[in-house]
Amino acid sequence: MHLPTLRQLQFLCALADEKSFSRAAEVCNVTQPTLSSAIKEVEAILGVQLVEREARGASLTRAGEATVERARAILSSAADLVAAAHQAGAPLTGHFHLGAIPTLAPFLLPRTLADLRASHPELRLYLREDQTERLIEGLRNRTLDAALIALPWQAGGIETETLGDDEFLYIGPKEHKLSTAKKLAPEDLTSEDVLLLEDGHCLRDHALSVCSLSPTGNGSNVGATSLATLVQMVAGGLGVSLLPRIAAEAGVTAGTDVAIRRFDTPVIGRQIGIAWRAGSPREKEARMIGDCVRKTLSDRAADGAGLEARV
Amino acid sequence: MHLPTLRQLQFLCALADEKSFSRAAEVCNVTQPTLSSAIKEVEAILGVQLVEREARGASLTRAGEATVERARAILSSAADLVAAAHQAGAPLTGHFHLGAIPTLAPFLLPRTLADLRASHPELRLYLREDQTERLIEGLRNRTLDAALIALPWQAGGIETETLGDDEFLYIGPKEHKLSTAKKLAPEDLTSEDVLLLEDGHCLRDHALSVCSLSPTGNGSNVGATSLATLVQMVAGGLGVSLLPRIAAEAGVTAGTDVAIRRFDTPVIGRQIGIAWRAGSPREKEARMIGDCVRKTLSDRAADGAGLEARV
DNA sequence: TATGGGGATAGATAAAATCTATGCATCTTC
DNA sequence: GAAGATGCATAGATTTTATCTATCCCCATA
Repeated sequence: MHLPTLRQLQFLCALADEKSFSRAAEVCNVTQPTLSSAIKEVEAILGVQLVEREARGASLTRAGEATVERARAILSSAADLVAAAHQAGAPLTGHFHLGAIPTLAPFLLPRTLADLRASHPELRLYLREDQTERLIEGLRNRTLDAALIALPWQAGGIETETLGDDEFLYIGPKEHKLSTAKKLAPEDLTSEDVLLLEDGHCLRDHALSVCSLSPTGNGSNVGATSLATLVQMVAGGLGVSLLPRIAAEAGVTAGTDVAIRRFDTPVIGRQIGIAWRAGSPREKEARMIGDCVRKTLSDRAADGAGLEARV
Repeated sequence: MHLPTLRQLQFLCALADEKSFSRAAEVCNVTQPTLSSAIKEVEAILGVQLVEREARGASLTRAGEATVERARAILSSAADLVAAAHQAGAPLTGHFHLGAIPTLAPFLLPRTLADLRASHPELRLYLREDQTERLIEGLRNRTLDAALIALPWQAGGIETETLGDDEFLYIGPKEHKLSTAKKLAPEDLTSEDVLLLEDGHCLRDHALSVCSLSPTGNGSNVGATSLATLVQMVAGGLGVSLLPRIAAEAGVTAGTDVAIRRFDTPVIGRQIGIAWRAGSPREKEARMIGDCVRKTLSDRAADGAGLEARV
């Protein structure tokens, strides 16, 4: 079977991006006729018209769209092959870019990073804190090698591994009736002013689903920008909220006068996991980091009494 | 980033297969120096040694193995890209190779094929009957485009879609005590001589699991080669067995004197599904065939009384 | 130590990829 | 509606790459 060249596929993808032969050629650092004839040859190999030549630029046919999609996957795999081989030549070297969501990073990373530095001093970690969508995007475009996020989260071409559970705790002003109620269940919050993070944080969605609130019609529509802010707002008497146990244990409420309590039946609000691009040459390192996080999480579980002691 | 050529990757894969530069070159229809320098260049691009040059031939390094694995995937995707584009240029043309397991094909295909011929007369279907492992192998090496098998069946690089359930029915000699027992449950078979298909048929495993028998230590160790044979053996008084409802409805017991009855609580012994290679350009057609099978199966379910009428 | 399989190297040659220059449409603008 | 601009295709020259032939080197083995 006659295959198109990777280079030709690159040209095709550039053309798909630029919708113009000349601009695509420029992007690829070749002249327009070169790219033009390359595309023509791909069309000949495939026996289908891929590009519609129009007065102003070019557009892809249906077959072209489908082909470009496959071509991108192939080029990505090829890039992975190269990266993986480089990696094999110099294992655990180079920068590793790790992302984490804002409701995890400040509470999980300090301990995990210390562990990692101790056990794998040769790993050069670069960190990025962002919301899940952007982290996934980062994995896709290779600006990130792995990301710590809340699971489940399905995304095409992304693989994940679960590292542990995170419980949701109630927090509220000390004088709030729920803070001292006999019993406490997530449903009790439904009729309260529940403070939430601003839109885009997955924790917001998890919190909403735990107390069966609709995304829109609840009282408080100003969102906190961070968990620290959220705690301040609760302390200021603006309402009650849910706090991930991992944040509580890291002392996010230190110095404020709020009540924290577990629900009568513990609420596993979210799972903590690590994600990487399927086929990433860094998968092994990602799993290794995952193991380290898992250890951090289970160490915490072991001395779980610590929480009750503090609150 | 500098990428190796698809051609170079082909050379590398050939070398992995042949474990010899000269033979690999022959396979690729180039001379040995050509292949030799190509491999050398790939190693230069990747910055790793991929091949160990030994006195007698060549062997891959660890990095080489990993690279070859990725290379094969890339070449496969590239072949798919070409095939998909060809397909797009001439949809529904060309031969479609469909596999099916022996415990499905004779009972499911007659009706399905008639439907298919009616609704898609342009589809040229080639059929192959074989056991699951071989069908999967066929999907992998592109000698098959899709296969009707029993699910669940997980295999890397294979995608499946469930099309319907298949109930297991009791069959036994008319005079057997279970044939006329008040109540009938799968566990009742555990102490009987249960006749099974020969090894390698997935139906054998499903049957074993339904009546909680171990793969080895049951009485009858001669296996039937087909369901028709199995029915003959039951009719001959050699023991009892389980029969997929789809086979019973197709009349596999016609002309023999055996008792068929449903279990008191219906036993969904297996699911029927269609499988194709992930990324196959024929996925659409596979799903289309799947829809046709699904229709066949649900039509059957609709006039389900037919079974009770016959037995 | 002679022999032969197996791979590397060098230089010649064939094939390809790419470039420059130019042509031919179509759309814009005045 | 003619001039100019934009955008892709074509032709031929040129450079680059791939491949081939011929030969050498290594080393296991007889």
